[in-house]
Amino acid sequence: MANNTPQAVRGTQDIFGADAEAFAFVVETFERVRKLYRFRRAEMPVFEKTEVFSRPLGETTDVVSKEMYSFEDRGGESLTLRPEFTAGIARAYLTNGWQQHAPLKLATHGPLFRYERPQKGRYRQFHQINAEILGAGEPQADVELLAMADQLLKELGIDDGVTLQLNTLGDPESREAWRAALVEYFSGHKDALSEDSQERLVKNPLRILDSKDRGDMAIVAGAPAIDDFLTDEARDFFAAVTSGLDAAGVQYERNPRLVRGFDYYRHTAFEFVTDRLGAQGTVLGGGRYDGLIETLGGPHTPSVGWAAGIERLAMLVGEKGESRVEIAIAAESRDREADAASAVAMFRRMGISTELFASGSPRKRYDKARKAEPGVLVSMDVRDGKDVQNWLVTLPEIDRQEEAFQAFLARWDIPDDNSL
RNA sequence: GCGAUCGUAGCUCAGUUGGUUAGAGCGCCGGUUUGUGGUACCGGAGGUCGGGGGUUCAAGACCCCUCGAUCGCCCCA
Repeated sequence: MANNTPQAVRGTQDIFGADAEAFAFVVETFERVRKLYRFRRAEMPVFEKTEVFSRPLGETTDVVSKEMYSFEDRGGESLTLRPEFTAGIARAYLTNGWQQHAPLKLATHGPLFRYERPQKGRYRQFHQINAEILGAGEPQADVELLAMADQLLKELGIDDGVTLQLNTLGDPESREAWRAALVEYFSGHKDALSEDSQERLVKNPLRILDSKDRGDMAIVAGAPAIDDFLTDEARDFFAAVTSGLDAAGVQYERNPRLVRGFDYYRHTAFEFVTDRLGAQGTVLGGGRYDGLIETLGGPHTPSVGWAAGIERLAMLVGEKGESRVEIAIAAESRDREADAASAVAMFRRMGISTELFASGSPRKRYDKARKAEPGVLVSMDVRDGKDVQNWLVTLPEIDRQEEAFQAFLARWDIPDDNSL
């Protein structure tokens, strides 16, 4: 049957029914909250010149060479399907002169692409909601962004079991000093480290801190903490962020081992995590990326942002049923199909959601309509050569029930003993 | 890129230590009850058992390869 049908590409998904409703609920809630915080909408292209994404990443070979969906267009130019929002936003900020709007609060959402092996909560085409504040160097920006994320999760009803983990990576001096201390420390324990972490020691030493290897975790417990390497300025910045969160009533947990892999990150780093999503515990993550825009040839532009996977949020949101049909109309006789269609059109024009049941065996249409669990079930039939209709209200009653009933009565008779 | 588990009708699954024309429930389609009715009855469509090769008198069941799915590792912007 399906042996001649092309299959969907690995890691892509078709979302439908309850899952699609949960997905839409996440997006709608995000849109509402983003307006509350006065973030402006922006839409960026789904693909960019490859360097938009590769330049900020520097020489992180794995990510650039293995994780990006890159291809050449007909002109021989290397293009890449966006693996994240931030770089594209930064590019748009520069090429459109959005500096004039700084500090600029932007929100967007849509599909992203990463060439990964799919697993729970990870897809090759996935979707994120995203919020950024560009051109804002004050800790207050971090606080506002986090407060927004916090409120979003609450309004999604998933704050229970999700905790905000917060850390600072300091300014470049702090970060470099910490990094050097970590390399020294881990080098001293090199033989005890897992194979993976021995590689990380060379490629990305900070990442040893979130190793999943039990042996590594024991060593990590004794590793130097960032706090001992913060400059006064970096310490003050972080203190301003935490006191701002306290003032805003945002709960958080300090995680001194939370890190970011790329050099453009500065100061605040955060993740909202849960243990309910298998290996993918991060529900929403972000941080301050003061160094990013310079890598794209722009002026120093301190900025903060976060992103969250819509699929992951949707999994936590739980079942979201499709909305109830307000009116279902069953044409129980073929001779009443035109009437039923006309009634359906009338209700829909009134702004009432209506479904028509006029296909298949006429005898079974009533049962089908009944199974749709409508607020009002209208039957249209022919008995003893006469047109007959019935109006059945189920509980809870729909809004504007009486109005709909009167509109129907104006065109079709309903005997007293059959009405309501 | 690596590993584990899995792959039978649209969906959820059953198919004994390999043995004759591959099943059920739900759904779908048609019909019956001349019916105010969601739950009853009858019938029907739909599967080359993911694909290819092999072992065997015989394979949905065993072996190999391949494709796909799920979960995990690596990576995580």
